Amino acid sequence: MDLDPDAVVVELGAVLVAVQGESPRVLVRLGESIGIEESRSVERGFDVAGDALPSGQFDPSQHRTLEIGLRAFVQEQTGMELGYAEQLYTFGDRGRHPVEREGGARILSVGYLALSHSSEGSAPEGTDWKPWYAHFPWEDWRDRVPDVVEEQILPALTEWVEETKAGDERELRRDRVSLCFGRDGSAWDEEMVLERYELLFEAGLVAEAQREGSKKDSRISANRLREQLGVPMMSDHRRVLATAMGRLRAKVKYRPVVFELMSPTFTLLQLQRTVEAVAGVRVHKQNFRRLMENSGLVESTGEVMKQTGGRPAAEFRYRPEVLHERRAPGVRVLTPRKQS
Amino acid sequence: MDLDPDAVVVELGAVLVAVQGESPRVLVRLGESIGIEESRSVERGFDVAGDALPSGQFDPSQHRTLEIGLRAFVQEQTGMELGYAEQLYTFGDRGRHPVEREGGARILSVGYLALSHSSEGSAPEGTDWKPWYAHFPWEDWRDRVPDVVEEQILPALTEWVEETKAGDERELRRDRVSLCFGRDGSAWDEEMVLERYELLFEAGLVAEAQREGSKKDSRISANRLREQLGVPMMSDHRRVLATAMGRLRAKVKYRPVVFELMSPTFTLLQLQRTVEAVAGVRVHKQNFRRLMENSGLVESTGEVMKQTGGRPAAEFRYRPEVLHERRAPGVRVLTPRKQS
DNA sequence: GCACTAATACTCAGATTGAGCATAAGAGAG
DNA sequence: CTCTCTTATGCTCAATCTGAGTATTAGTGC
Repeated sequence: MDLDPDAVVVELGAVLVAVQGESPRVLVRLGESIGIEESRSVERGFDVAGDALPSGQFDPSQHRTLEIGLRAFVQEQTGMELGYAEQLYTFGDRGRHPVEREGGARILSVGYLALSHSSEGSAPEGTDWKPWYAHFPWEDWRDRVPDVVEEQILPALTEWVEETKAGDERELRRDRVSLCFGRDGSAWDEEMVLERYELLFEAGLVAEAQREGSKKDSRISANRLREQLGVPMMSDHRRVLATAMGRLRAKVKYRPVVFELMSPTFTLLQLQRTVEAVAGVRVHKQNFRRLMENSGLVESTGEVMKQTGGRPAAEFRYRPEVLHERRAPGVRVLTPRKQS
Repeated sequence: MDLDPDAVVVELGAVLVAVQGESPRVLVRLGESIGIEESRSVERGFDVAGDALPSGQFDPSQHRTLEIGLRAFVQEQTGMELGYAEQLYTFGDRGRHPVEREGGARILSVGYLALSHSSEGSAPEGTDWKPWYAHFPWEDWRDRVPDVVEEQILPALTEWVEETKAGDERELRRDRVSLCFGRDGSAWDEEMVLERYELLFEAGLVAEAQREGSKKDSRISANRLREQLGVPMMSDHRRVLATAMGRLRAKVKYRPVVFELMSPTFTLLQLQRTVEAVAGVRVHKQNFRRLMENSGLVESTGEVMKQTGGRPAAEFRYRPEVLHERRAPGVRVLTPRKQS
C-alpha cells in the first residue's frame, strides 16, 4: 500500500443485495478471512473490524472504467458475476479507514449498489449473505416500531441533544433527530437511511465512531448500547451499505429495479414481500395489487402457483415495455394516510 | 502532473448553477484563460478544449473532505463562496481527458452540483455565466420541440441506428433513441439529460466524441452537425454538466432545492419561471399556483410586488418547516395528460 | 365437510389532477 | 378618466387516483 501521504488510493466497493423470502441480504466477506487488514487493526488496538464488502483497489492500468474494476473484484472475491450495478457515492473523508491513520495514502471509496436474483445456494468460502437489518436494526418498521428505537436510540439521542450548550446548535440537533426518526410531527421516512446512520455516528452511538480519534467514550453503558446498534463493518463499509439501502428504497419507487431481485416469474404477494423487505414498511395488500395491475409493470403469464398455502396465485412476469409507456415506472410504496 | 501510469489523480469539479430570469446559467472558466492545458491540447492536435468548470486536483494533505477541496477551488477560481452543494457522480473512464493520452495518470473526476441565488453582477475575470442551453440546445422544450431535434439529431441518430449490421444491436439502438427523445409512444422525459448526451456521444454527434481516438469522422456534414449540437467543453466537463442538469431536474420534484436559486422573496410566477427554466418544459399556471399554495412549501409575506407589468403579485417566501410536514417536499412539475 | 390460508373482486368516500373560464388590479396611452 | 394590455388570482368540473375496507373464492390439511 502506498505510503506517500499525498497519494490517493481509490477503493471500489460493492453492496450486492438479494432478497431471500422476507429478508434482504448483503454479500459480505467474513471478517476472519480478511487477514492482514484485520490483524493490523487489532494489533493497533482498534475495534475488531467486522465484515467487509467485496472491494479492492482501483488499478487504472487494469481497469478501463471504474465499473469494470468493481466487477472484477466481486468476481474474484465472491465468484459472483454482477448483473445490475449502479454507482452510489464517493466517500473521501479523512480518517474513516484505519490504514490512513498509519501514515498511508488517503483512501477514496467509491460505492456501488448491485442487485442479484439469487442469494439461494450457499455463498462461496469466506463470504456470507448477511441480513441487512442485522447491521441496521432500527430500519425495519415492518411489524412495529423497532424496540431499539424507542428504548435505546431516542433516549441516547435526546441526551446527545441536551448535552449541547449552545441553544441554536441544540435546536439543530433536535431538528435532525425528529426528522430522521419521525418525531414531533415528522413522519418516518424509510429513505433516510444514510442520514440516520450519520446521525448515530456523530452522536457516537455506532461502533465505527469509536474508531475515530475523537472523544472516546468507554463507559460500560455506552458500549452496551453500541452493541445493540447493529453489527459494525470494516472501515466505512456500513456507511456505504446505508447509502445503498437508501438509494434502493428510493429507486424502487420510480424505476423497475425490484425485478432485478425477483425470479423471472412470481406472484404479486412475493413481489409485495420483496418490496416490503427492501422498504422496511408494510403496504396495503389490495391496493398494492391494484397498483401493480394498473401500472403496466407486470403481466400475467397465465399460469398459477400453488405452493402458496392458500388459494393458488396467478403468476406474473416483468413487462419491460413499461419503460416506453410510463415516465417513472416503479413500485410506489403507498403510505397510510397522514394525520394532517 | 503525475506521470506514473498507475497513479490516480482526482479532479473535483463544480457545476455552479444560477437562474437569471428565464435562463439557467453555469459558471465556467473561459477557455482562453485556462492556459497550459488548453495550449497543450491545441499543440497535440486536439480540438480546442472549450470552457471548463471550476475544478482542481484533490489534495489529501490540504483537504479533509472532498467537498472542502471543491469549495476551495471554486473560491480560488471564481471568488464565489459556495452555498448548497451535492456530489453527483465520479467518472473514471479511460480516455476522456487529453492529458491521460499523453502518458499521464488516470484522472477520476468527481462532479458536484452547486446552486446559487445570485448570478447577477458580472462574473469575475476569466469566468462567465453561460446559459446551459447553449451547451444543450436540444434540452429546451419550453416553447416548442427544438428544431435541432427534428432537423438534425433524429435524422442523424436514425442513420446511426441503421448503420448497424446486427439486428438485435440495431433494435437496442432504436430503443434507446426512442426512449431518450420521446419517439414511438415514449414521452419526452426531461430528466434523461445524461442518457441523451451519452447517446449523442456514442453516435459521434458531439464534438467531444471526436477527441476520442476511435472512428474519426471528418466529413464536412458531420462536422457541421456537431457545430450545431451545442458548445463543447473541456475534457468531460459537458458530461458532468449533463449529470448536473438531470439531477437538478429530478431533485426539484422531491426536495425544496429551487429555493436555493430564488431570492429570499419572490412571486409565484418567478418561481414558476425558474422551475420551467430548469426543467425545460412549461407548466400550467393556475395548477402550478394551486399546487404551491397547498404544498406548504411557501407562505405569503403579506407584501405585494408591483414590477410585474400587470396586476401586482403577492410576495412569497420559502417555508422551511415543510421539511417536517411532508415526506418529499418539492415542486412537482405536472405533465400534460397522457394520450393513453 | 370443516377450518385455515391466501388470492381476488368490488365498493366508497375523499383527494388530487388536467383544463379551462372568469374576474381583478395595476400601468400606460389617448 | 376611460380603454387596453398584462399579469394575478378565483373558481369550476370531470376524470383519476388513493386509502381503507368488506366480501367471496379456491386451494391445503385434517
